Amino acid sequence: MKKAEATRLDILRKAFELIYVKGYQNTSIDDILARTQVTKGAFYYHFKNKDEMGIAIINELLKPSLANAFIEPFREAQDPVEAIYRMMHHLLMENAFMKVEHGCPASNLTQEMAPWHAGFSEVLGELTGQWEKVMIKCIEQGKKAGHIRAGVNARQVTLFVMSGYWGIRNFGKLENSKSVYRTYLKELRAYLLSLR
Amino acid sequence: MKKAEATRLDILRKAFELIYVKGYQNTSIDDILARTQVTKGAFYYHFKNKDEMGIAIINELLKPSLANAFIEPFREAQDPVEAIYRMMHHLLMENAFMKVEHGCPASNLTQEMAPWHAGFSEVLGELTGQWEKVMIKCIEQGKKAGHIRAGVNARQVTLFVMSGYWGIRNFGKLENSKSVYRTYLKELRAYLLSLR
DNA sequence: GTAAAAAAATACCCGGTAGTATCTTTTTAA
DNA sequence: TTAAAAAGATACTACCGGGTATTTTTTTAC
Repeated sequence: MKKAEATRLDILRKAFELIYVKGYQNTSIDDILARTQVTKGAFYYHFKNKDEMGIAIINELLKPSLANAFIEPFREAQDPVEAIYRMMHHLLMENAFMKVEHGCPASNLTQEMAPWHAGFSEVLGELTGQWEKVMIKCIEQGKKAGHIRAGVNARQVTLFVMSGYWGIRNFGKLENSKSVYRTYLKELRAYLLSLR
Repeated sequence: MKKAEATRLDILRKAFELIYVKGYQNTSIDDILARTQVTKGAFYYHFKNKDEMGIAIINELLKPSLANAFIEPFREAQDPVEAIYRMMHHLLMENAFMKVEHGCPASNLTQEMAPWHAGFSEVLGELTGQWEKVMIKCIEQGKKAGHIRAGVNARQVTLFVMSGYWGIRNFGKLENSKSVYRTYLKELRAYLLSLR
């Protein structure tokens, strides 16, 4: 039971790449088969149907690798201003996983699937939920440590920052250039400093 | 040449409603025919194909009505802080045109079409372009009038605000509740005041 | 080494969807 | 009033996409 696991993973990975670029609905099973050199029989041996594969991609690929990018930066962070800025900078400018022209895979999927597939929304909601939680915690600690004003509302700030991220990803896609990211980051910095 | 115009408009309007709720790709021509009580012959008399209809919807329905919501608030506005906040409040809380659970039609379409249809991106880009322009202008005037600090960068602020809007629309869809809008608006207010 | 189970290959089906071809009705302009 | 053009109706086609049924090959356990 080793080769089987390998092909399964291969399907997930290559399917993810296609979906990231073309969108979920616009990626056909046949596309995936062509890309993976796997036959239909093999595909349906590993997955009950397309949606099951989609959920597997989120759970087994997206969650782990994004959890790393979204959540890790807050481990042992002291100053929320720095932590949030660094995380965002990393997400937008350094993360090799995501390309400007294709946006953020989590955001893409949420947007695409939310209206008509509860299962997807649920798993994706967990992802943003985690992100929100760890960021709020960081801000609260920052308040206690005096890095930012006591009057700051952690949940509000978190939602505000998260919204900005999703939005700027959209602009990146539209303009297909990182220059909007740079502009955004400058103002994010100014905003975060206003929390001091 | 009167009735014809009416059916054309009827198709555009009803198709828009369907697309707003179900997404573009997930709305079939047959869906539109069922809804409008128009036959295929009539449909293809008015539109060369589905995409041409899509573009027409953006140009003839979306642009005018959104231009109104996005741009009108800035006419004869003095204080950018108030103008931006009011516009956002109106967009999120009062605008009857848009429903929380379905997000912002312009944002939805951009997200859905950007990866694979340049034509759509282009027209949608014009919309955001207009928005950006008028908002920048308002901020610049506000700086001169002393409503906000001279050090504020108008383009940065505009992009920051626009991103927030697109992002919070996404959250609204996910949570299907206006409460996130309220939270967002509170922090937006705080942010805008920091520009003074 | 062999039988049983796992993994993969092949061929097919069925429903949905965009688009066409052709015919019929309705408007319009003279 | 009537001929021509506009608008609309009907019946198809061709294709694509997800999914199934069945057979063949490969692994695994004994």
